[in-house]
Amino acid sequence: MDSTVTIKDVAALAGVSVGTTSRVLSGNPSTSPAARERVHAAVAELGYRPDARARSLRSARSQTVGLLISDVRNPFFADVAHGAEQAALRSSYVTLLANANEDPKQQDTYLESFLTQRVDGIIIAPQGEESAHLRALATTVPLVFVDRTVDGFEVPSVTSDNALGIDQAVAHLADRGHTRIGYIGGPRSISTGRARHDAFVRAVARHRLDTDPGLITSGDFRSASGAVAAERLLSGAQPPTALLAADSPMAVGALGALRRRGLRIGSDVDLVAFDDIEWFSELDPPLTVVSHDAQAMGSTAMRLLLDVIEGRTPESVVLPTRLVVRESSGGARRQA
Amino acid sequence: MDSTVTIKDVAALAGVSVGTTSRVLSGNPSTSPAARERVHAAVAELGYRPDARARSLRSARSQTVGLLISDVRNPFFADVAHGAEQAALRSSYVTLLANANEDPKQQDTYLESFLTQRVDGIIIAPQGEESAHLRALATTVPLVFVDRTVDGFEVPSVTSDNALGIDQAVAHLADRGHTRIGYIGGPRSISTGRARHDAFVRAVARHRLDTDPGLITSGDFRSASGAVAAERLLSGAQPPTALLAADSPMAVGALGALRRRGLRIGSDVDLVAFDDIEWFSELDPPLTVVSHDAQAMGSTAMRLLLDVIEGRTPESVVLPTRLVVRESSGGARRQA
DNA sequence: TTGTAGGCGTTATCAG
DNA sequence: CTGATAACGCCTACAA
Repeated sequence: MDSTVTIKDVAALAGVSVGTTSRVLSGNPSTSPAARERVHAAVAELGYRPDARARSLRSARSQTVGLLISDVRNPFFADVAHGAEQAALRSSYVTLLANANEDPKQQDTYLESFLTQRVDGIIIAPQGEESAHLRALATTVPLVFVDRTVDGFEVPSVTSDNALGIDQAVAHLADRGHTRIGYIGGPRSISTGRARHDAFVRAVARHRLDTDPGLITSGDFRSASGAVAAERLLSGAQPPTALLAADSPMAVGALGALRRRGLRIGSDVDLVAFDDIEWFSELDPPLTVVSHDAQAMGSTAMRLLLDVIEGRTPESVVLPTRLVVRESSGGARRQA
Repeated sequence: MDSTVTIKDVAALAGVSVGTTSRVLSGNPSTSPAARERVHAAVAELGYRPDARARSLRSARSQTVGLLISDVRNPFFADVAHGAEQAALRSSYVTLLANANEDPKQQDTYLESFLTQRVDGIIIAPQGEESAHLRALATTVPLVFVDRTVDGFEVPSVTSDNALGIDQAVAHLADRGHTRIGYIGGPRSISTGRARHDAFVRAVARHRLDTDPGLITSGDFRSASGAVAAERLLSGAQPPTALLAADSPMAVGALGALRRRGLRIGSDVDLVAFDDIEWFSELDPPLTVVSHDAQAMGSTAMRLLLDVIEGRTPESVVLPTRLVVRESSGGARRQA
């Protein structure tokens, strides 16, 4: 039940010194073909696996990066994680994926753990505002923000063009003749929550739509809160004719609320979601979305992080969004 | 940009030896209150964080477990991961989450990496059949299977009662008067694929339903394959009146195929999915599912793994399934 | 090209 | 209760 075959065993079996063995294994050119062959044979025979801990202890590089996302169960972040992980793998880094679960305390727990594991760098979709913890982190280890940012941090980030996305959605709904759009936003403590909210307010004004503050609600980026918010919007005296949800889980919640009220999506009420999720196109009706490429976001973040780790100072990246019109806001509207 | 404050610095500042410092830090009772206080003060002042690598190198325990799931983007596995992770945290273990992406090669890459990181144990939802790699693994490090198993391995596992679940679904559909049920199964190379398939065949026979082999298709547990399979089933000469999908992504694929054919779910064709996903109840119509508790599966697997790590020999666990009837198979059926 | 030896940060042993 | 000191497994000068 234990392997404990060390480099010494390999050296002994190969009949060379540990130094030579180490050199062969790390691809040091100063090795004879004969030595290489014998070492590799010994490695294979013993099933030797170098100890990453010892190696990184000695060489001060762990070839490990931490990825802290806010909610694994949100498909958007699952895609981000997937993209980041694949990119890391290509550069032979191992990704430690941790799930903050939209909880600042768990976020801190895992950051602590990353530090303790001496990861070479961290990608994080930060939870809250300015935290002393995060502040300290930024000066300790290479750091990159993904999807979200925190004000006042000089940290490279990969984000979506939130303003553009919201704009595309509002313009589209305005085109369809809506004047009362209900907005289901995220928390103001999260940068994407703020950016999307502010963009919505501006877009509504620009398109001269109804600025009734009762049309603006907010949730916590999770599905239950989307249902609650939609319910609130729809139960008003003068309900909106279209709903815009600031992320996909809340859109799903809204979906349920609409169905429970017997409202037909795409005719009674239009629905648009920020975030595209694979199965949104399989729904009935398929959902109109502001799409951004989650996997690209993840892989880009990883690229930036590796840049930082290697001493470069990469620029932040803002990824474009794209409006994908589907039937949830594409069919014939029913008369009010 | 580097912390590099070691236990020596702490010891120096506290005015005690590293030995004492180490004892204080690891909660060894043989320490004086005075020493404890000074050490803790020094730790706080220096912002010292023990080096997990060095610690585990010396103590032969990394307090780290590897969790290898087959597809992060499948919400079922995201839930499993979440459950496992939370359980680990409670026992102060760190979880390395890796994503095999339904690809045996990536599975091996990550297993290799786990071994190299000297994790204390591994939870895996295995991909393929008997692999030499896995075989070697089982004798090297504590191992637990989750969701899936591999034949011929004496490894504790946590699985669902697949036969029960399929039975519940088929019985329900038979009750509703269906005689031709189309089955969208998973690959035979995966244990759940086999178990659910075999259970389906048995259940169909037991309920004296149509055993037409053309009613049985299979995909790869991902959504695109579900759409293809549904399409094939529905385009036959005598299409089924109900569809049973062996996992949720494939059910989503089937959903899209049905919509594209203009078939109404729950009246034209009934649809039942194995796996419950939070938002399945928000769909229109809400989906009937064979539900099993993914989070419980994850946390149970972690419990078993920690048992193995601590030298116990836990029994495998089979979790029950539960049929949740919703409108996708709960409304009035349309006459054929 | 190869071997030897010191040290990365910790914990464990063994005297005091 | 505390302080030295020897490992843990590996890499990397330095010498040969």
